[in-house]
Amino acid sequence: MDGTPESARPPAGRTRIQERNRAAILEAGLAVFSSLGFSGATLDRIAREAKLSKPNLLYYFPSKEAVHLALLENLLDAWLAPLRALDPEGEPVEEVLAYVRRKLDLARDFPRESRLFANEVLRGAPHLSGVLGGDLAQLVAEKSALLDRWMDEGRLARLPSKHLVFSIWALTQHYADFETQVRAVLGEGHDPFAEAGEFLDTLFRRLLAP
Amino acid sequence: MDGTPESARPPAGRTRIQERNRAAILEAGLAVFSSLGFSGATLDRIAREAKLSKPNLLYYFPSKEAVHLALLENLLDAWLAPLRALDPEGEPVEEVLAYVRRKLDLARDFPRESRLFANEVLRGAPHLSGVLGGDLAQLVAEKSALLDRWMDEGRLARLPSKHLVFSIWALTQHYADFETQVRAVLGEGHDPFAEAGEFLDTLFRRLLAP
DNA sequence: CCTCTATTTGACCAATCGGTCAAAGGCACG
DNA sequence: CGTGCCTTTGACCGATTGGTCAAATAGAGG
Repeated sequence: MDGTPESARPPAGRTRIQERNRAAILEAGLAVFSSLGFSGATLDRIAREAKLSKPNLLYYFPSKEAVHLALLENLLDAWLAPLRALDPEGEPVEEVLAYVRRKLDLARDFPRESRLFANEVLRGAPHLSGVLGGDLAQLVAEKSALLDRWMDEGRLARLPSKHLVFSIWALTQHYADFETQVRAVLGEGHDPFAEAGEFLDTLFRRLLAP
Repeated sequence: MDGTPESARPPAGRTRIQERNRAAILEAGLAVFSSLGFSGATLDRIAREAKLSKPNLLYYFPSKEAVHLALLENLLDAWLAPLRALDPEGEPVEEVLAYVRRKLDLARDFPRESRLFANEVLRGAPHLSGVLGGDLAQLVAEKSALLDRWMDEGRLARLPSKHLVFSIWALTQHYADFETQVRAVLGEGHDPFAEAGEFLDTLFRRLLAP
């Protein structure tokens, strides 16, 4: 039935050494993929960063693509959590502002994840097309309906709700994905994310006030 | 004095055939680099797209990097033109809104250029570091000063002007760079750029009104 | 101690990469 | 028609790539 020889793949991820090595590979893969892109990254480089030999890395993951895929899957949950947390029972404007803040915190604390995602979408999301048109589209549709309801109730300014979501993504991720440019333009003596926090708070407060 | 043998490089770009082939290579390079990234792109692929043999391509450009560099240089002028056009004599709010519109038009009409640029900045802008910290930073500083002046005069809402510029870049380029995601979320029957035009007009009008 | 399985690795491979080179065509112009 | 330059190309090269494999090494359990 199953043609794959048992000896060719590691047993289910249980032992401590397996956990440690898989984690080291994912950490190294994140560092390398996010700074070189999928094609620019090499297995040798990832293995070296993880302090493993290349064949040893391939003992834990069957291919370069598998490492990349595992990273994207891990990423997505954390990435969408802030949007999921949008609470129908909360105060509309404050809910959206809290979402903006959470998303900006993600960009500040996990810029490599942000760049990994950006790289993938830029290439047309060959590893994500299913999720984008599936879970993601559904989640946004759901939350977009909530926003529409709030607008109907006059508790939020009337806006195309999906574009409102886009604007939150664009503005927060920009500070992670284009960090090089942001820092070059601002010059020294700036804390980009702190300033962005205040600015985005102002922006969305003005935009959303009914 | 000049160690480079004259026969090794094409004579100055004059003849019609030179012009045609250099243009074909740049067009092909733009298509390939913007969709595969620098490392993912191959000379064979670019040459095939340009309908040239690989050695023939290398007759016009000395290396893969040279093609990439030429593209980025061509790009920058067009990319910064809308910001340059911000007119100190104009009506502040309308000037900024016109800038937003021009930038969105660029994203709509030249999405490949936008993605090429995004790819480069994402990697830390190894081919652009000079420009980012030089011409770009200077241009933004200049226009940022103009925005500050308008704010001082009470003709524009008080905002951190450089972050205002970032927000314009982020919101317009998002529709080109993340087009895959935008289309997946919106579903069919939408014109992303047309909707974005209206939305961004509203957004910045509310944000900027004194 | 032995044995069985999990882990690690050096050596290796075919494919592809960016780039070179010498020679062959094409073309303008005297 | 012949000469000289511009253009094009097939063949080739060393380096690097993702990935394989058989054999060596650890470790756990008896």
